Amino acid sequence: MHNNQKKIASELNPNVSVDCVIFGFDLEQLTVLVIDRGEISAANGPRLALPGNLIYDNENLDQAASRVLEELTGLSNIYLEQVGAFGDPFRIHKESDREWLKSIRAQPDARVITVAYFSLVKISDYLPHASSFAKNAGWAPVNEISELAFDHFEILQAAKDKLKQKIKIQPIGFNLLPEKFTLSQLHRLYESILDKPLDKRNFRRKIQKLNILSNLKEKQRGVPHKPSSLYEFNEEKYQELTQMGFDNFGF
Amino acid sequence: MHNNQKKIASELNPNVSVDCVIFGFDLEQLTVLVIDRGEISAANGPRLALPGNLIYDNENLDQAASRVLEELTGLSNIYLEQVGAFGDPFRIHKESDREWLKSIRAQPDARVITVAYFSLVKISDYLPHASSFAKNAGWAPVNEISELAFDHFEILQAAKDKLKQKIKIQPIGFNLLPEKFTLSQLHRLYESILDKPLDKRNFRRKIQKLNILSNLKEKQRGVPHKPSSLYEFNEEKYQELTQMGFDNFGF
DNA sequence: AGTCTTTGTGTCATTTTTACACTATCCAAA
DNA sequence: TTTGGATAGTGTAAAAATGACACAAAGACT
Repeated sequence: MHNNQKKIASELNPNVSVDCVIFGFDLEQLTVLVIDRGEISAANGPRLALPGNLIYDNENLDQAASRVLEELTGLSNIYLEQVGAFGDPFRIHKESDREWLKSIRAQPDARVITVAYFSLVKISDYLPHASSFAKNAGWAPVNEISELAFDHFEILQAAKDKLKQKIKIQPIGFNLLPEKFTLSQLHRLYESILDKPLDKRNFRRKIQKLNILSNLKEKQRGVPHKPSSLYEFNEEKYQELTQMGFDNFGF
Repeated sequence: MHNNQKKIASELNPNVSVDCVIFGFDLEQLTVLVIDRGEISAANGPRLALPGNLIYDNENLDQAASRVLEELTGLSNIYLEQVGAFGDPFRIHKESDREWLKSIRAQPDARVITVAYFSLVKISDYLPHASSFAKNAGWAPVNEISELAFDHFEILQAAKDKLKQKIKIQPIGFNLLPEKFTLSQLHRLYESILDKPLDKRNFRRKIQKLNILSNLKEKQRGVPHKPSSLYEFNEEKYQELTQMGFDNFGF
């Protein structure tokens, strides 16, 4: 082993941050967790931003993203994937953003490169509540967001694209659904991620063929229409599949 | 417009670097441009590394990658794509790497996050020559590389994966070939990127169906076998295709 | 003239994809 | 209790894509 791993002080690195695009699904549409910075001095600009923060010098990037996610939502062990690095020198150019940084950063004018992550959470696991840091955080439908602080809108776009691409290749969508879900819910999820309609019967056929769903002998209750049967995701089958070199859903 | 874009001094940012995985294709196999650091003091470790350097504070990440690429090869206007950010706090832990950094960096112990890019170069455009910085740079077959400085081997792996994935979706492989090429060369290129054999006839059928090749009325000369006809990549057709929402080669 | 090497080509069986419409089941309201 | 409203659930046929497979043609060299 190497014996030269110096203890590195746990200080914030003023030049590198992580930002998290935390996706949820409210069974209708894809949502994203944004924080509301409130009114920012005189300058007017977007109030909403993605959660993010500077990294510590003793944590790696994945850890930093997990930490930010957990600080905001209390959730750990969440699906996380890197989207990429964003480092335009002028990504912090809006007056409102600069004002805000002055109030939260020791070196508000430092050049910061940010590494974006996206994560998938079951929306029921995190219902933003009025206490804590999360008092000004909430789920917003992805499609209704038109501007965000800094370059966060661009980051959101990149995260959506990455998710769209990734879901064609791996069944990560299950991270967004409750343990028990219906095929219609899954269907709507895929439609909202891929942003296009998918034929119901063809979708069901394709999903079923993957053999990663268990049909629970249980039905929805209390819905004002024919109740749907509930399914759960079968992780075992999924592991089998991935190990055999599976890589295409082909939606 | 915003008038608050302060002039930022053109200084090296001690915390962020870019590393480039520059792919080439020698008509036999996929290669990558590596630099040879020579013998490094007493410590023994990998001599080879990917080209890379700290970024300047007035350039964005893409620009930094282009600059590094151009400084090494003299080439500009090259296909470049971000692979991702690598930021393990201990990515600089090998003794040999630390020694080397002492000789080239003002702050050799700084924690550095690196952003990796991959680029595709026509190998004939850059024949490493004995002069300049490139005197210790050269093309190495990707499959023969087993270790590299820092976390560069991991970066190379990630770049290969990204290329593999990307080439299934867009015909970027043409960036690696000469202007005029044969279908067999293209075939070998795909096989070496995807790292598996592809049936000759099926490959040709699939490529032809894309309609992005122009069959030049010209044949190979001087080869000791039946000469192949030469093709060129038809950018116009390709643009048409991408705009119509094309996204799957499906190899 | 013969040998070596690589090019270039077609078909058939199987699988995958696409497009498409009606009945079943539950709740709620009349 | 009947009816209307809403969503669940299901099959088929045509078209397209895939995968497997073998041999003649063209040139260089001896």
